Amino acid sequence: MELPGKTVERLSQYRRILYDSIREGKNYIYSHELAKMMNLTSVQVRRDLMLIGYSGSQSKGYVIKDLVALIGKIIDSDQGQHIIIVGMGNLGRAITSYFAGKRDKLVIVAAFDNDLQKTDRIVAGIPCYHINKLREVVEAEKVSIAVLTVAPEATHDVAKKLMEAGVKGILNYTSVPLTVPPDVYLEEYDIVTSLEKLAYLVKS
Amino acid sequence: MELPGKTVERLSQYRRILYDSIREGKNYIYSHELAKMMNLTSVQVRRDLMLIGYSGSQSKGYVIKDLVALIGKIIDSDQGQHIIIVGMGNLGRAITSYFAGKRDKLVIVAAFDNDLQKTDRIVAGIPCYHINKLREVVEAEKVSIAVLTVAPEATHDVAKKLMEAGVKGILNYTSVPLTVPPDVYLEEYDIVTSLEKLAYLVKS
DNA sequence: CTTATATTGTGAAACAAATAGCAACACCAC
DNA sequence: GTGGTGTTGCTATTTGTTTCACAATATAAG
Ligand SMILES: NC(=O)c1ccc[n+]([C@@H]2O[C@H](COP(=O)([O-])OP(=O)(O)OC[C@H]3O[C@@H](n4cnc5c(N)ncnc54)[C@H](O)[C@@H]3O)[C@@H](O)[C@H]2O)c1
Ligand SMILES: NC(=O)c1ccc[n+]([C@@H]2O[C@H](COP(=O)([O-])OP(=O)(O)OC[C@H]3O[C@@H](n4cnc5c(N)ncnc54)[C@H](O)[C@@H]3O)[C@@H](O)[C@H]2O)c1
Repeated sequence: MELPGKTVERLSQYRRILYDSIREGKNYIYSHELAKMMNLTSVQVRRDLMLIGYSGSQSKGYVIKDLVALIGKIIDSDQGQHIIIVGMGNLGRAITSYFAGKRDKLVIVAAFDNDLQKTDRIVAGIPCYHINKLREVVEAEKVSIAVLTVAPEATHDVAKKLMEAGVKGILNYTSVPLTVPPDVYLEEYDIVTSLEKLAYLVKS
Repeated sequence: MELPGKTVERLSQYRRILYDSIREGKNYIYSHELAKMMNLTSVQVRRDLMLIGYSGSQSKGYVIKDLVALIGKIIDSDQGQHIIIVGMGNLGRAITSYFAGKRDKLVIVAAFDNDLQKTDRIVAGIPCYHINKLREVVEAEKVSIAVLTVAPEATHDVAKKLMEAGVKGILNYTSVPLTVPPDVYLEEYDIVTSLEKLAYLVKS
């Protein structure tokens, strides 16, 4: 099954919101309720759920627990996936402390830097190694995903090392665009671009 | 002129890359060169430039300085725009220290928090006020854009205050989806969603 | 001058995503 | 049970974006 990228993103967010609903004691939810919480239309919610083959009851809506379980089946790997943070500066540390313990199936197992002040210590609760131990740790810990938060000038070099070490997904937060071969997945996000887009919109 | 959102985002990135090229002493650039640096196709670059009405020379390509100036005319306001950071936690501080002095036309003028440890001091180079001074400062400094990095449970409440104070663009980094009226522009980004999307892609 | 080559600019086709429209169904009030 | 209401599930349509294909043009080499 080949899901549209946007649908996968929304599934991740549905799940987070559904966890909150479970915590509030809800068992069922209607498409329009979920839509409202996510600021989209009920049609879109239903279409996403149709794509993953989930059916609700016409009177009670969707069974939250079942839906959460199905989304988990689609997004999570059975054994979970291991993540590393590469570049333990301000942003790397913020992400690490935020993410720690948030998800069962996605675990930050290590961080890397080339600044000796930061290496061979626990930083933000995670062991931080020197970048030249990258390959070793990636192989030992079976790391599949890396978050790239190094200084911009190191981006290409470090990305190359990541791919050589066998990382299959890169989340690039540096301001430098990356190119990856087809067997590696890349997501990029740049805060300056978002701000400039807002500036353009607000201006008009 | 109504530009596609994706085009606006790329224009912001073209400009950043073009600044680097100017620094390296280049005066002209071809669509395929720019495309390669941004990891997209030359057709797409040309299409974007066509949309903003910029023409290059068939032999030398595009005049970098002119192109940068035109992108500036489209994205920037003449007087510039003022930005605030709301929620001076790990992420808010990382963004502030990163952004400081990066752009002429987009200036972070203040930060806000409700933690008395952080307020009425300079944090990461920016004055940090108590959240109850929000309206006052927004009006005095003519703030048009806010970056929202407060704790998740405060999101709706603070967003409401921002809009009441007259902010027209919100960049929401909390994990809580927001709804805004049509005269306010909203961009949202969530790191957990990106990681889960990567997890989905890598898994398959 | 003529030809080969490299480039830009753009209409049209293809693709991706969001939205509309509606049939089918379950439930409730009476 | 019958009619009204609110819901899901699905197909068709619309909208937005990217890619294809190629005409037009400038330059350089022969
Ligand atoms: N902080 C933000 O809000 C923000 C926003 C957008 C983009 N970025 C980008 O994210 C990246 C990190 O930003 P930051 O604010 O954390 O910067 P930072 O300077 O605080 O952190 C960069 C870290 O990378 C490490 N590093 C440098 N070269 C390295 C190498 N070769 N190998 C391993 N580690 C190396 C440095 O030692 C440092 O710890 C930058 O590329 C920046 O452009 C940051
Ligand atoms: N750090 C990350 O990488 C990351 C990633 C994704 C999302 N987020 C989201 O970004 C937000 C901030 O993350 P963080 O890691 O910086 O958390 P943090 O706890 O370090 O910072 C939150 C800040 O908001 C302030 N705050 C709380 N309530 C407030 C209120 N009513 N008014 C003003 N200020 C208030 C707190 O005093 C604190 O300084 C959170 O919503 C989090 O979910 C963070």
